[in-house]
Amino acid sequence: MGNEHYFDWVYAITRRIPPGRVTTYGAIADSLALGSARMVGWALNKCAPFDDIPAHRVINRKGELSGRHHFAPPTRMQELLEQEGVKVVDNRVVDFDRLFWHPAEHLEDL
DNA sequence: TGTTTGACCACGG
DNA sequence: GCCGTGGCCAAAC
Repeated sequence: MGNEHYFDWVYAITRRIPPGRVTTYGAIADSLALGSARMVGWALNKCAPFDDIPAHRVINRKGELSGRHHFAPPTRMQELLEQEGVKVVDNRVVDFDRLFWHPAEHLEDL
């Protein structure tokens, strides 16, 4: 994968998130030590058409599914997570702290 | 070319 | 613990 685009790094990390785990926009931005959380969200928005990127595993720091409106239908994000065993109540991931996946610890795998 | 706007976050009051 | 604010940087207009 060409590293010309910042987006590619975001996609690469996002694809590494194991099923049943979640991470945040800010964590990805920090692990890349480049760009910002806003850009990560924006990059994922651009990747929406590519279904090989598990964007539903990326949520905001409060554990909320802030990006659900960019899925079709908006309930799709929650459905995908629950399919993987992640409980979602009121648009928020249950046990978010426990399910949190640290991108920085897996950068070497890229 | 300047302004506004994001699937955000840390910080200060 | 809830606001406002500033920073981040690329796109759209």
